[in-house]
Order: sequence, then structure tokens, then C-alpha cells
Amino acid sequence: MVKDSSVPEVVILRLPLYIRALTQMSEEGQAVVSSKSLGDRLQITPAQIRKDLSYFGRFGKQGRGYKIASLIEELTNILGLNRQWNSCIVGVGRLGKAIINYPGFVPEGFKIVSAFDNDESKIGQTVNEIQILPMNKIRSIVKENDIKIAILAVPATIAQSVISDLVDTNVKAILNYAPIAPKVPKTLILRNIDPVLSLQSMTYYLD
Amino acid sequence: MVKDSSVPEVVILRLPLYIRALTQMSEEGQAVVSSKSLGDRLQITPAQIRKDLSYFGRFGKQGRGYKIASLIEELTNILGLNRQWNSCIVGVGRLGKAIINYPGFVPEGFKIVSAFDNDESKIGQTVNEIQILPMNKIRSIVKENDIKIAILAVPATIAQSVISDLVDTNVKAILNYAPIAPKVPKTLILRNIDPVLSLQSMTYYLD
DNA sequence: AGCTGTGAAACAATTCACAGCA
DNA sequence: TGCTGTGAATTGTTTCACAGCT
Repeated sequence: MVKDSSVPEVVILRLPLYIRALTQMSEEGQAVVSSKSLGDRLQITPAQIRKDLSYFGRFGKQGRGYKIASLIEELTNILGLNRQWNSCIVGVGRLGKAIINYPGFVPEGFKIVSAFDNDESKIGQTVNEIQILPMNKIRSIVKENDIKIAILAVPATIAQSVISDLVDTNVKAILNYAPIAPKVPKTLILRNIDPVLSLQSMTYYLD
Repeated sequence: MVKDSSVPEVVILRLPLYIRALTQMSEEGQAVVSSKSLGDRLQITPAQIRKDLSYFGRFGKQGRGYKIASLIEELTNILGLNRQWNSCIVGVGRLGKAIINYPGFVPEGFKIVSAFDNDESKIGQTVNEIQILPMNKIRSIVKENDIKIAILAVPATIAQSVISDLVDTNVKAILNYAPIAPKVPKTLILRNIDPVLSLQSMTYYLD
């Protein structure tokens, strides 16, 4: 299936959700699924699932549904999850360390191959077998190791300036944990992880 | 300002962003701001900012803009951020501990007053002055301490079952860090923090 | 002149509803 | 009969454009 920039981003954001649910179902021994039962599990309408999938191909069979194993494979290919993505972490404070030690990333194919920090006292230390390097090494290391994704875990105060540095490297995507709305060129992919915003919007609906 | 359920949720999600940018501008010594300059900082169109604010009132002055201090106050009131919200953390593994120690929550008015875990060996321990209690205490503690928000940091495998327990307490909102799409009654507010989904959708746009 | 607040227009996403295949 | 795939209808969101206040 061709990568088509006309696919709405909301659709792309749902695909990983589909893969996750399908994988579960597969582990539970199911071989086939309908858009209705997948939708039940994810609280998404069947029509939406069918329309989302239809952007990429015709993976189902009328009257039967989708073969789970092959749908997982299709979606995995579409998202480019059939290979390993090298990433680096920038900022190795408490948050950065927690991310490095979080076991959820590695099995998903996002290997953290390198870590950077500007704190003299941290440089040379090792966290989970990853050596902490100074920021001025980042350009060369990113290039040498084909690192496409940077995970940003520095304090908010310096986040924008670090992002500007990152833009000058070969990094193509940033997963940003700093509580700011960073300015990046729109060729760079950005996702923000910002629990404080989530909390602050929840309270509107309380009481 | 009246809490009107006809305000689109996307609008509510942007309000904390506005507060954050306005607070920064205020700290930088600015007293007044136009929708244009606020929009520049957040990469949001001025029209959208004006329309968002218009759901709640007329806070600006034509020809002049918005008084930053009073707009912050209005938005803070609208979101209910002018008071402290008690929360508890459920699951005190590596992730849960990292959250408890994350300094970003407390100043924002989300006090973690209590922590729960079912691991015998953890019960009674203290993390950042918070005592770890067994799960069977959660109903009473939530009630006694007027806890409205639960922060869920348990493994994916047990997350849905823990959520079912939470639904039986007085908790009104869940900030979920487990990588699942939980089923909750729609009266309960839910926000998911799911970095793996973010990573998996970014790769679509890489190479 | 400069900027807000807001209907109306444009655009985007979701859901409907049904033809058609297994 | 049971389900997909998909145009058409609906619903939701963003942007335009301008009257009107300061």
C-alpha cells in the first residue's frame, strides 16, 4: 500500500490502537474479527474502523470480517513498525532515567541507543547500559547510529533551546516530555507527552 | 461564567495551553496581549483563540487586546484550577514512583495524598512522604480525603481490573498511564498518557 | 488604527445506509 | 445471512471577514 499524504492524521493516530487490540485478540486465540467486535473492544464505531482501513486497502472479506494475523501485518507495514527505530534520549534527570528504564519501549522496536546530558557530573555514567554523553556529541552520534527519533526529557526552561539544537541534527522526530509547546519546522514530526495539560483539562468536568 | 456542556472538548483541551503561555508572558513583564501575539507563541490562529474564549465571555477590549492577569484568572476559574485537587496514585512500581517524585504536579494544585499497591512487600513503605497502602483501603481513603482524581500506573495486564475497582470508589477522573484503552462509564473523565502510541504513529511519517 | 467578538463560509471527521460479495 | 467498502449525509471544527468598540 502506498504512503499517501492525503490520509488524515487522526486516522494514523488510531492505527497503533488497532494493532494493539488485534494483537491481544490474536493472543486470546481469535483468528478473525469483524469491525463490530474490534470496535466494541476499542469503543470506536465499526464504520470508523472500516473507513480508516479503507484508506490503505481492502483487507476484509464481506460476510466474514478480517483475518487478524494478516491485518496486523498490513498495519505494521503501513506504520513502518516492521523494523527497529534507533532513538536517543536527551536529558538524563529523574524523568530521563525513568524513561530509559521503562521496559515498554524496547519490545516495540524503539531502541534507545544513546543518551545526552550537559551536566558534567553525569557524563560518562551509565544508565541501563547506555553511556551518558555530552550534548556537543549529539550531531555526530545521531549520524553514525542512524538515530531518527529523539526523546526529550529536559527541564521546560531549556527545552526550546535544546529543540533548536536537535533541529540541526539528522533527527526526524521528537517525542517531547517537556511541558512546553515547542516551535519546530513542520518537516519535523513532534508528539508531546504532557500529563499536566491532561490534568488541567479534566478538572473542568469535575463538580 | 456558567459551565456549559455545549463547549466542545477540543476547546477545553486548549485552555490550559493558554494559561501556560499567558503565565510565561506575565513573568516576562507583559501586561496585555492580543490574540495574534498569543497565537504566534502557541502556533494557533488568532481567530481560533478569540472563538475559544468567546465560549466563556468577552474578556478582551477592542483595539487593545486582553489584560493578561485577568485573563489568567478567568481561565483558571473556568477550569477549576483555583483550588487544590486531591489525587491518589495506584500502582507504585518504577513508573508510579517516578510520578510521585515528579515535581511538576504539586505546584499546579494536584496534590498526591495517597498511594496504593497490592505488593505486600511495598505496603507500609513511604515514597516522598506518602505511605503506600493496600488496595482494599482505597474506597475509604478516597472518601475520607475527598480524592477526585486517580493516577493509574499499574501494568497493562491488570489495568482494566483495577479500573473496575476504581469505578466503585468516589473517584471522578482517571489519568491512565497503562497502555490500554480502558472501558469506563462515560460519567468518568479519562485521559490516557501513552507514549508508545505516539511513537508508533510517528514512524508513519519517517522515510 | 487596531483589535475583539461573532455570524457565515469553508473545511474536516464521523456516521449513515446500502450495494454487493462470500 | 453477515459482513465489507464506500459514496452521501451529517456533524464538528476552523477560518474568514467584517461590524463595532476604544
